[in-house]
Amino acid sequence: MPELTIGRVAKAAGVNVETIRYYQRRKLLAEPAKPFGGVRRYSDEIVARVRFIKRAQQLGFTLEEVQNLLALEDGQSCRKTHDLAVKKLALVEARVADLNRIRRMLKTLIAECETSSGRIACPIISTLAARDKT
Amino acid sequence: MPELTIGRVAKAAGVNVETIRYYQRRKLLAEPAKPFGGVRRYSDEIVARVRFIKRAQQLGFTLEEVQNLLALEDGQSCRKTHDLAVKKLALVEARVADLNRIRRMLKTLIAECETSSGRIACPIISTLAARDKT
DNA sequence: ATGAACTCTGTACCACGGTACGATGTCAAG
DNA sequence: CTTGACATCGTACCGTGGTACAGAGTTCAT
Repeated sequence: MPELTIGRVAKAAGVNVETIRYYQRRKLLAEPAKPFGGVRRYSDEIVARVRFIKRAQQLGFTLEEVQNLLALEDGQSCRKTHDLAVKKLALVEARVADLNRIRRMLKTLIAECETSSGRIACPIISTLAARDKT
Repeated sequence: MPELTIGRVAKAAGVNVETIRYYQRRKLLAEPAKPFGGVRRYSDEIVARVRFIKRAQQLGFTLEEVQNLLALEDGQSCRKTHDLAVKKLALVEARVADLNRIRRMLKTLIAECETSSGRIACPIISTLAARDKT
């Protein structure tokens, strides 16, 4: 049971010390009791927990959602976890659809810009200045 | 030349009064001179300008980028406008790729969750707890 | 036993795009 | 000429996920 300091935990998990402390404030991590006039020591389980948080974030979960996931970490509530994942998937798909709409729009504008060689005012600007379409 | 108050400008453009004032602070909109001890009056060009800003934001431009676009509004610098749009398109496409990776990951986890009926610990949780893959 | 490196605690600050609010002034309709 | 709605100005605050820093204490290696 290697008793780590906060700095070693941070290094092992690949995050900043301040991030650990931030997670403690957010109640994502417990803060070990402080020995009278000493420094707190951490077990290496906390490192795994920080990595868990980071992986969940990469999947698009907010810290608040990660907090919910962590509350389910016993694995007993597979159903709830599943439902959270399904909700998150829907949000991700909506965002992708949004971005694809933006993407098509930008492509159209860029193409217009490239075909209308210098004859008229910039098509991108005039579109932004007057468009009613989507 | 209808001389509008800030409230009417905001209503016409579909934004909050505070938003107009915020744009003024950000130098996206000019602040008309204030008559000695009176209220400022706005021409309806400012309404079009606010709408321009909102449309550009919908295309994913930040306010700082919109500021650049507005500086090119004469249409003379079509080339620069075009280049901004191309850069933004690249960012949008990168973000779409990211989200699609996240999307596939979530779908996989959800599918695993649905096939492994109750035999073991929740696959989503255990994946988050131990995964090394992407 | 001393000095560097680390920890603790609280607080302030960053981007981003606004929103909220209080005190005071002005305007327009009745 | 009063009343109520709106304008002005300055400043503070929101969420999100942290980072930065000061001043004090502690720990470890030499």
